[in-house]
Amino acid sequence: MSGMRIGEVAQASGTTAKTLRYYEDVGLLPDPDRSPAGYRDYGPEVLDRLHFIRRGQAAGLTLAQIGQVLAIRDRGQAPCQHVTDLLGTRLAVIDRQLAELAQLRTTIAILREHATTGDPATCSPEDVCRYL
Amino acid sequence: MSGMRIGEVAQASGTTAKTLRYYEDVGLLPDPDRSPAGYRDYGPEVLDRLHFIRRGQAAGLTLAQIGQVLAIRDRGQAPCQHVTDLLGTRLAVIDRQLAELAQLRTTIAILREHATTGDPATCSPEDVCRYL
DNA sequence: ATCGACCTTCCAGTGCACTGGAAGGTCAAG
DNA sequence: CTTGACCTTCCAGTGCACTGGAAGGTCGAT
Repeated sequence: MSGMRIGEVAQASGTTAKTLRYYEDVGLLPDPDRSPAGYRDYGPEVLDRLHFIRRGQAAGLTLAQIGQVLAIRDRGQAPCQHVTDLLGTRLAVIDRQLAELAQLRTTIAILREHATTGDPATCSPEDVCRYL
Repeated sequence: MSGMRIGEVAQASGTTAKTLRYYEDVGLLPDPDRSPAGYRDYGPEVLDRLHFIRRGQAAGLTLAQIGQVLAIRDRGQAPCQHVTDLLGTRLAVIDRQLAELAQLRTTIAILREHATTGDPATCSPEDVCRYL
């Protein structure tokens, strides 16, 4: 019983055939079975795996990090601790980015406020807009 | 009166001379004065600019985005309305990024919470560590 | 005078996550 | 039996933000 061809997997998972071959190259996907003609023949479990990869990416993990988690799982161990650590690190990074972005927002809002409240008449080329 | 050499700026700003030349190449830093021998001679304002760049990066902006904002800042002769529009656009983008980042943070926090509170005994490899 | 630390330019490479395209094989439909 | 969609491999390129290294110039100290 043959499974899915690469195009079907691509469509079902929302990626491309190119990407699937790439994932295989870099070890995120196991080498699939092949049809007699050499076509990749995927079992349904690949969709779970791709979903896992997508969730990891959505969480901002790199493919290398996702690969680590998958490798732990493939060795028959539960990667919970590893996942917890990775997510904790990501949280810290995101918190820092949030703080920086908020500060940047404030800075730009102030600049814009100045540009807005400046009397257009006094907004001479060399002057008012200068203090952006 | 000579200012800072590239190495001093690098040290003071926490980057490298390579990076400063790169920023100059891509237009984030203006061409600095040169000593008679051709050495870059930076005024103190470059540190402000580099700080701005670093903050923008920490907030997850690309150098291209940071460059846009800096270009607005540099265009003292730009009409106020134009400046306001551009800053408003950038504010909207930042607000969107802020919202996305906050959403991501929530998602990851929940994922991590699940991974943390999960009973390791029930976290079997077959589950693909369902937390992610 | 020469040493070593610094500077210059220019070109090339890195890592990530793909993406494009050539050259060719396979397969069901008309 | 040809057409066209799909598949294969392999090599090369993209965009971002640097980073490395060669080849050579400059400068202060010994």
